[in-house]
Amino acid sequence: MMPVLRFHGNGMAEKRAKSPPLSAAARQRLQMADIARLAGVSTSTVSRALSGSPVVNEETRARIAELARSVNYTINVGAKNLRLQQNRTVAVVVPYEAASGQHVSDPFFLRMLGSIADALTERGFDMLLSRVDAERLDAAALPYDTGRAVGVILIGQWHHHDQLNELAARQVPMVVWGAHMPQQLYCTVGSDNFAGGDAAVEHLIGLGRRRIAFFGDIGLPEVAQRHAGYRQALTRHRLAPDPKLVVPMAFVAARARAAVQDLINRKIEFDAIFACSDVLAMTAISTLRENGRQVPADVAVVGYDDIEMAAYFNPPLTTVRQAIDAGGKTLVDALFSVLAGKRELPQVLPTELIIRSTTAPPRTR
Amino acid sequence: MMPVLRFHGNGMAEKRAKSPPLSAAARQRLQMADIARLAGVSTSTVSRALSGSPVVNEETRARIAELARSVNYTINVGAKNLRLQQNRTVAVVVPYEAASGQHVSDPFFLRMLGSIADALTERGFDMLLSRVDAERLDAAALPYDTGRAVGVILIGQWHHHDQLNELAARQVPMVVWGAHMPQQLYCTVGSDNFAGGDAAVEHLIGLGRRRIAFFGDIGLPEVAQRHAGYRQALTRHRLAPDPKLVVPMAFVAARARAAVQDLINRKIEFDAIFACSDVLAMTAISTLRENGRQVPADVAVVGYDDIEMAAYFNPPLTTVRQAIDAGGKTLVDALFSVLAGKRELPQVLPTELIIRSTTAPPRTR
DNA sequence: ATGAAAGCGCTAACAG
DNA sequence: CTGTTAGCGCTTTCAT
Repeated sequence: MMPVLRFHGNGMAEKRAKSPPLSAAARQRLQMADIARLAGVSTSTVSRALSGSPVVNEETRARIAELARSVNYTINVGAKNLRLQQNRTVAVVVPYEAASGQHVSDPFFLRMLGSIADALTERGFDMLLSRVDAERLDAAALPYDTGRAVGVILIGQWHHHDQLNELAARQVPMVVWGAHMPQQLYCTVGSDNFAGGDAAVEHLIGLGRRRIAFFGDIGLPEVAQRHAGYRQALTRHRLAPDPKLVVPMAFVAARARAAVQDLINRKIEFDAIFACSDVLAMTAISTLRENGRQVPADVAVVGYDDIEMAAYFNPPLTTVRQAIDAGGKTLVDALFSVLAGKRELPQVLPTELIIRSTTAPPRTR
Repeated sequence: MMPVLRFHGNGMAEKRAKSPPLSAAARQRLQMADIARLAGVSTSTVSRALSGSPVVNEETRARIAELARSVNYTINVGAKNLRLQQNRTVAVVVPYEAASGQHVSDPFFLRMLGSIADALTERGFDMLLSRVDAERLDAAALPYDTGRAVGVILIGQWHHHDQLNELAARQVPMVVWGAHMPQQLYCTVGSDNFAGGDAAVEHLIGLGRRRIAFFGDIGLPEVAQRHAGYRQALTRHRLAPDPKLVVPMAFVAARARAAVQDLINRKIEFDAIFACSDVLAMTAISTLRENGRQVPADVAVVGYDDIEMAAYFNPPLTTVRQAIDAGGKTLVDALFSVLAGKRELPQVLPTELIIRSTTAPPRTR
């Protein structure tokens, strides 16, 4: 393949040879002019041939295509984008909570990422992945501001609804996975958290549970809505919510463990837990068991997300399933809608209570 | 912000107004010429000011910087890259097994992704994430071939060591997370799978276990090495490996469940399981329990990865910890080394057996 | 059917 | 210290 470089006329070879920074390798990549020279045509023809223009001779088109393939030449997307003033990249931004220390590794995120990646691929778009400090969500606009991406998909509102509104006011094309908030300027796609929380707790109450703990960070809009659902279900059954049973916590397993321990140590009675993620739920169950409490006999547990493990856990976990796959697709559709200039409305995806064994029929003491 | 557009001279405004495709919004993004006009200087000065060139007047520099900030102007990275012939993007490619249907959602991948993202961010590089069919790993080179990325980090060799060698022969700057294979032309970074498998099984044997099942897809180089470690430990203790105890399976929870059921149904005796991922191990434990088998009393279990849940599972899971965080950083370091033209050697990261409760002291029947 | 030339947004000589 | 100019790799009029 090296000999190819010898074909360069007008000093191109030398030009390439000189620049040292970072990549002797990167410099060697061949470009359209090389293909043109090898094929004995102009770059215009190569360009047309490679883009399948009907105007070029079929025979030359085939010859050029074959040549390009044989040397693994592919059009430089950056240059093409610049010339065409287009861009086929979407930024997906995953916030991380620097404070809670832990890096997200909840399976939920990966599934969401995968689902977005698929939807983007289907449309021929690339995905630029970045992480931002959950306290500085405004940084999510950077890939857009720098022209790296045509728009942004942000996974979660976290604690900064306000910052997101600012971005929207700035007209950053953006769609956010999360909860629909009043007076929100940006487009959200999310599950029906309120219904999810309500259904979970309704189910627990139906089982005869009365002291239902809530595990989750109420500062997050999504969790707040699940909590609202929790309260509504309690109220509907004339059960007084007990603040001691509402335990704020990030999506970190260690917190669920600590919470269960704490509840038990403080001798706060509870006969059920509604946890805002399956990882929290599973951790809670393990901790209960260590403390000699049976699930579901002593404590019934409902999780959230329906991750892969949920069905295979012992006992199989009752949980609120989020339509993650639909979520990714919906997020992407919504972003393109926004890009097309439409005023996209927030979308709420249905949520489904998957009843398995951690919530069993009424106890028969 | 609209008035800004009125400043455009020589027909720029019209030019922008015309192009309809995809993004009326995208077209509006302002550029260096706009800033120059607003500041009453040339684009060169803006360019210099924004890149912090010491040659420009401090007062103008500050003024321009402030102006740019106030209108959220950021240099167009695409154009900059083209001009500079540089590129600050690395492609991270995650293969998916179209055959086994399931999309990866193993927490392991997300942690690895996060760790790579951090290492890349630290170096000021962006991350382009893509998925490829695990049967067509050669497609992983696309982001490089199209000039989108300077290099590629591939997560896993899967079944196509050969395709990767081809890419390496083509000089695609690439680093692969996986096992070091004989005659490998590309650089790998991976855990010491052999030692990991050996340690896990040595531990089980030390506990008095003799019939140790192996759960994992031996077709994958990494798993094959863990299996080799498994065999070595058995051999060292003069235990004959029983092929019936080696159960091939993808990293999918359902498979672990089926395997345990099958072993029990076929009345194949076993007193331990070494599973190639924590998700498989946890699923196996849950299934054992459903079948009335105690862990670790009847069956001891060792997992792999040490994901977050492992410590919080009940019983807490004994597992082989992979240095995932170090892994991401090492992958990135290795890629830059390759980009710098060095012949980077494969790196093997240490592995650590984390003993928890699923492997308890010898049974006292 | 093909080529020459201009220009996408930016930076870096080179002048002044 | 600042502006003018050329050109990164590509596409697309406009000629031929």
